[in-house]
Amino acid sequence: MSSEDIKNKLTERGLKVTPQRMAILEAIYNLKNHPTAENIIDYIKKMHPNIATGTVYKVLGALVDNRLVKKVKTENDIMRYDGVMKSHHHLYCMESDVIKDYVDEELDELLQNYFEKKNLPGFKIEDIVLQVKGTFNK
Amino acid sequence: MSSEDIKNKLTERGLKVTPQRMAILEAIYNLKNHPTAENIIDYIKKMHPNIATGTVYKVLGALVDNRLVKKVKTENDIMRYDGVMKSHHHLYCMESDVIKDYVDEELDELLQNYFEKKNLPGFKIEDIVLQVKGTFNK
DNA sequence: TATCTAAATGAGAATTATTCTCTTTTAGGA
DNA sequence: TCCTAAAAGAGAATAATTCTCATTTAGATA
Ligand SMILES: [Mn+2]
Ligand SMILES: [Mn+2]
Ligand SMILES: [Zn+2]
Ligand SMILES: [Zn+2]
Repeated sequence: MSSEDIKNKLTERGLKVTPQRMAILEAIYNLKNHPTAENIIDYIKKMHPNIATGTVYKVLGALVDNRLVKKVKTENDIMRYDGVMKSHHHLYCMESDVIKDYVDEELDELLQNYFEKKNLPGFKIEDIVLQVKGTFNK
Repeated sequence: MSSEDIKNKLTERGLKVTPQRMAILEAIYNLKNHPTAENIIDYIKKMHPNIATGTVYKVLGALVDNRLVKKVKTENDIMRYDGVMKSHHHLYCMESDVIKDYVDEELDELLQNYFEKKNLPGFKIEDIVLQVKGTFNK
């Protein structure tokens, strides 16, 4: 993803283009694997040593609100972020803190068909994310 | 679930039976809907006003370690707990903080069959939990 | 291009969920 | 009943995140 692409993403959503926002989006795309705010801050500080922690959190909030980034649910109180916006699933490693993306359109279709028939009374489904818990074999 | 049942659960896992542990497990079973530590503390304080916050967190940790309780993943940094130990799924309401259990053995079988054929190379699956995001219609 | 201003950032304090430390109490086996 | 390792209580400490407010800046406008 080029600088120009990142800039366009911000503009499309009506967000002002600032060096901080550019750097944070770029960090998320480059770091991959669902970085924490701290991961992002460490990464950015190399090129952009004066960024304020509060700014990173505020920008992350704005990016989430504007659907440029997603929060990833975890089992502790450290939030993680995801730059992959198309609906996809996650493999959670129980032995490390690795969360790997899992894209499977065949599965998505299977699930969609399943829930079209069996519609849950009283609940309107927007999105389904599988948390696949296990271990990566070494 | 009777007091005696709760006591037995603790004993089976080799945990000492204390009033605090009894109260915390009972709170989780009675509150349902995936309470936070704070929900549990508020509930317990009615009958047990002197319980220490740190004790509640320590007990919750022990219950999780001993598989009497599960953590529930959420999108913010407040942990929630689940007394339903059999594998099941969750409906996340996007408009409130309600997380409802979703039990569906037909679906579980479907998923199990699916992943028996398509085994993910390099990953050993232990458990699959669907996060179904949507809204409860009013 | 220069000006203007609402919005964004920086710095650091505040908040808050959770963990830690240390003393006292207690469950449960001997 | 005694004994002791484990658990609980009190409160301080930690750490992720949020807040406040002074300063800067993006980008619309003239
Ligand atoms: Mn927090
Ligand atoms: Mn925290
Ligand atoms: Zn992802
Ligand atoms: Zn549940």
